[in-house]
Amino acid sequence: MVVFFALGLGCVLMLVGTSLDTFHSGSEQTYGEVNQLGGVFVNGRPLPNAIRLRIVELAQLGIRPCDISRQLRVSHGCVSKILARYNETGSILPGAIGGSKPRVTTPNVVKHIRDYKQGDPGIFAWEIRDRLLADGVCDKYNVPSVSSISRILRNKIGSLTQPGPYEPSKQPPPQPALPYNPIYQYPYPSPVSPTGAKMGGHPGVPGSAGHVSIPRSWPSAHSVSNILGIRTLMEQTGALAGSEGAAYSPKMEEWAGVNRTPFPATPMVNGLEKPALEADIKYTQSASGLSAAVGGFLPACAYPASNQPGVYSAPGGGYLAPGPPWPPAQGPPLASPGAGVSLHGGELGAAVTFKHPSREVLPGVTPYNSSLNSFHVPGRQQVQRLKGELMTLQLHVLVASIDTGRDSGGPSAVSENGFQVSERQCNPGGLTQLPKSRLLHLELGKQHLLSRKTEDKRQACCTLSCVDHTPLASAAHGQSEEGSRQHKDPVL
DNA sequence: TGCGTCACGGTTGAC
DNA sequence: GGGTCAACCGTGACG
Repeated sequence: MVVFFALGLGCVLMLVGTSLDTFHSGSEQTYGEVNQLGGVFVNGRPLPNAIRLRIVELAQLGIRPCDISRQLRVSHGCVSKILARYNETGSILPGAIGGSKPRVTTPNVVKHIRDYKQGDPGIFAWEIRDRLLADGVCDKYNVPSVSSISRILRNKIGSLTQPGPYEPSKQPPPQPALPYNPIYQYPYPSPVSPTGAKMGGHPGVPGSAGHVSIPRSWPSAHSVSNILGIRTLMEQTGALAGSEGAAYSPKMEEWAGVNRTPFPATPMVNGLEKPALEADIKYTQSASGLSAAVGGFLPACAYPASNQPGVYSAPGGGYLAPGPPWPPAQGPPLASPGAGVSLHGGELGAAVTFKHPSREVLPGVTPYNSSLNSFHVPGRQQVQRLKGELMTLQLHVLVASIDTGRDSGGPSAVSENGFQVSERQCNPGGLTQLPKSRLLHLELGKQHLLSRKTEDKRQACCTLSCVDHTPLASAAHGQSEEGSRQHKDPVL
């Protein structure tokens, strides 16, 4: 047992080292900057999810952070940070970058301030602040500062005789308790925000213990999985890995700019030149040359190579290493048996099947225009359609999950939210019919669709075009009709 | 030697 | 469209 574990660790380190050698070798080294350990990074940009996941996986295997740092050539500070974040939030994903804090001076708050001022013209700003807290209009996280209140009094309520923009008759609907879908809430296990004071309540949302939402009102990458309701499954299958396409999708074009050296014209796939594989438009990597465990590290395949993020745009092989599969001795949450290890050869082939985006797309997805090297940005109707497709596909996952759960002992495989699946469904003979790449693409596509950015919508076209309906539909009983109907949907 | 912390320079996205 | 601001990032140095 100990020997096996040691061998496993050795394989892991060898595998990681080999893959990282590949990652850091060749023209890839010209991208970004090189740290003291020889690792390549892009200043200001998060590490690719594959590396982040690898860090967590290695840590869970008992490898010391310092060794992880050396192996992955990532600074130990970064390793420490990622592990700390993972331990605290359970997420390997980076935080939301950019943006502004939510406004605390919501119309509702301004209305109350005006009411206070009208009721007592001599009231001080700090008194207003206290009353906002006392009346439950705000909590300690989103109460405006005294200076903000003063500014409101000066600018917006300076002339109480004049109907202001927040006239009650014109008062917009009160701020809902959750102005966004509550499923966007951060999946923090405790009411204490991981960022401490930085985490504020949402404007207009009275604080409540045990329920701290991300202060930003846009979907977070951390929480999108919860939107899907298959976060557990995604994590179990390691589907979050290899989601660089999602993590960096918003600015793929800019990454392409960073990518001084575009994708090799003839990328090597397991030592074989790619053209031979591309001849069939879609190519499948053989299980023999891939570590099944890292199958999920493959990038969102359908994205044009020219748009792959620069330094992290190494072909799938960049994260892959030849040799035996990487079977963790025990299945940690992120390296559960479903994390690719259980994939059989054929399934792995399905899991890493790349499809030419212009040939196979979801209904409603405008194919990638290779000649223009661009996607048509979907309109609103297309986006809605895509969302519908996702829900259908998600249902397929659920049905298959329930079915597998019965086979393996009962419907308890489905958690209380009705979507999460238990670990056993990722075991061999369980949900292996559902290639994790498909789950990954569902996840990524969902993330893109939920994004407010047009570029992400476009990325959704790319990502979803990787999803192959038929095997998924056939994996779930009684889904053939739905699946066939989807196939009949005309491409817009 | 290992690890937590923090300043730094950089990127990002809402306003 | 560009500037500002505040979030984030990973690195590297320090203790």
